[in-house]
Amino acid sequence: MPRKASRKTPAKSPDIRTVAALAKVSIATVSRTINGSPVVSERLAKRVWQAIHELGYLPNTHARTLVSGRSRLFGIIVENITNPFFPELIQSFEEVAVAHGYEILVSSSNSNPAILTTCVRRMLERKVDGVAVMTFGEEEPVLDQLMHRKIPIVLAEFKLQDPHCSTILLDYRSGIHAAVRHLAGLGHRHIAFLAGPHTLHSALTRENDFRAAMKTAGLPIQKNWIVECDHTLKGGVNGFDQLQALATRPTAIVCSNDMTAIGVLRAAFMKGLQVPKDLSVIGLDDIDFAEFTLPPLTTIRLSRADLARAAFEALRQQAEDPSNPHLQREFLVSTSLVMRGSTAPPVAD
Amino acid sequence: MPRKASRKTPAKSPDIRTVAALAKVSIATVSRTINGSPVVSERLAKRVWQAIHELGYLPNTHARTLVSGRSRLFGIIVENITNPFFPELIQSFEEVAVAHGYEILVSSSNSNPAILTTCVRRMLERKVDGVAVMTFGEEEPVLDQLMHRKIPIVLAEFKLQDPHCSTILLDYRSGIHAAVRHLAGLGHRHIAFLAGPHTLHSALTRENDFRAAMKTAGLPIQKNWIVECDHTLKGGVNGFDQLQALATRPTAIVCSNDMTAIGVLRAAFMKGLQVPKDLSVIGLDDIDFAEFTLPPLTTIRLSRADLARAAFEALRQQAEDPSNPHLQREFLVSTSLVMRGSTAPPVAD
DNA sequence: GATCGCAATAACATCGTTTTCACACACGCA
DNA sequence: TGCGTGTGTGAAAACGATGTTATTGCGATC
Repeated sequence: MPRKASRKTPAKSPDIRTVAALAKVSIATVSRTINGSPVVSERLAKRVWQAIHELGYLPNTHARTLVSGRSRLFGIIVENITNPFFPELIQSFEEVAVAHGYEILVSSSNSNPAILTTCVRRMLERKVDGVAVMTFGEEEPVLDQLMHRKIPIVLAEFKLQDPHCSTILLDYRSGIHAAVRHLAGLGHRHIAFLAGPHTLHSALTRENDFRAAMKTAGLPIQKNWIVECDHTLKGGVNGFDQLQALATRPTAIVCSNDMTAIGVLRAAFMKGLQVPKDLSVIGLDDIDFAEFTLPPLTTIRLSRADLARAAFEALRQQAEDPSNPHLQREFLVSTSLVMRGSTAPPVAD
Repeated sequence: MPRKASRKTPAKSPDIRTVAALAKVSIATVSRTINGSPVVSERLAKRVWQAIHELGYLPNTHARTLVSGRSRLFGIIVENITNPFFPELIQSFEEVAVAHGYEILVSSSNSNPAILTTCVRRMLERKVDGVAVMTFGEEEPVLDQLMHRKIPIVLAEFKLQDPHCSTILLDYRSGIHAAVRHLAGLGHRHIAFLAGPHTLHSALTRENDFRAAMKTAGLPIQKNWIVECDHTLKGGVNGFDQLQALATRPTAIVCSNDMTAIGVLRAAFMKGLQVPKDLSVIGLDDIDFAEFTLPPLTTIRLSRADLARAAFEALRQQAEDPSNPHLQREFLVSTSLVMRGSTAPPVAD
């Protein structure tokens, strides 16, 4: 029975010394017990744990970090936290990180290099053990800061020749090819692509994969049917408007991400077009919202959980076992088409 | 091996000693310079800053925290990071925090007390200077942990009798009254309310304000037109379905948040109902998506930026100036109706 | 010209851990 | 009995900053 020592306000939270005193051992033994060192005898370990619980003792991570040199903190920088893809990614990343005893530091760069720079700086100050850079953009100059200090990095889609940098390759091919095949099967020949900003690696890759898929399907690519727009709701609206202004219009639009696709849905509605009767739309990401648009969005699924797991694993390996010769430097996450209600055969001309 | 030829230095990042040596001053002077102490002569300060830049020195926050007792870290716990309201809130909170030299630790409790407990524990370990608990729920038992350790807390909507706890009152009245008035003006008499889960303070407050508004407008409240559902897309679908199962149906639905409203939009569409012709819908929050639903959602705006600023300010005051006698313990954030396309006069009976 | 006062700087203890190293002790073996 | 040989523990030195206290330099005072 834990006897409650009725002390007056202890004012300070208990530290390792308090625990040691209560358990009648040295602080070294307490430390070893907490960290699961095998050399502590069971008899003492039991006493120590009891004291820890009795006091509600929590180790001070700052002191710990200071001496061990490891913070058990991973940074994650996302492109834009306002795009639901990223909160979902963060959530998964946090889950797996916490399960392994890590904490995460989240920052959103808003595709702004200046902000990205301050994010990196702050993470450096907090001595993160690694950073997941999920911005999909041209961040090399900033990354130098990290590489120079030999902080493990994991990037998406972009390989960096650095011993502390891993990459997660996103295989859009499967998903995008399936999407184009699906549209072609429905009878579409006039397919447009709403590309993301060319400053993003992901946008470029997606666009290239779209071109390849069209070629494979034997479909012509019309130059001004590939339009560049922001990966946002508004971007989708603008992209759609550009397409509508054309003399000949596509019967289907594949979008570089779900946000633009939802923007297209909205813009088409405003123009009196009915999706999918008058226009087929396909997104990419499969954010939670995609299932709830009007009509439900057919989209190419990119698993946040898979991406998050890969990113964490890449960081963990580098942080905990940097000298391992067969450390995995490349990870692969694939995509697939999920069919909902935003695609249908084109209206007969 | 691309290792740089720096065998002499063990590749350690520069510390305060390095700076002191380069600037030929004591480490105390470096520390004072960094912290803007006025007692350092300009001559030395200049030398110190130059050395700092030359070395790319960044102070170690852990060492700093250890001795100063302040981490300059604020925790923010949100109900559900998957609801776009919260990322937007986090973004604003991060902005203002960073501007004041604070870092933030984000966690999502997913309305799960067990998860909330571990969030709090992790924040305690990281020695946060304060926690913004934006879960709107029944978290008192968990909060005890924080109060007991005298960590500043800021809550939304719920007052706690504790010297280290501030509250942000959300004034839904103005917005909800405007919404009901708006519907009444359109001719609606049969108005339903999709309430959030009764475990959330916010849901309760919103529901009560709705009842009051209906009374003020002289409209009857029918008991089974107030239905409780999750604050999620799916929750909205379920809520709508329940309402549809009723013998007499409302002509308008006010929702406890935008996610449920968007769910209603989706469910109505699936049932062949046209919004706003057949049914008017009003949401609450005004998340970015609300402008892009079909039709665009009329909703009650609750400013994330205002809420974030208030939360930060509450925490900052308590953390930096706890003995100030006129420390502000209560903050107010108001709401307002923003009209879009999801409301219209009811069809004539 | 020695003493005082004050400003600027340095020395040093401190924060709460981990980790290294030394020691005490029991054990088997010559 | 004396001597390694492991075990399990504890004492003490880091870790990198911040205060607090001591020291220095220097002009003003009597």
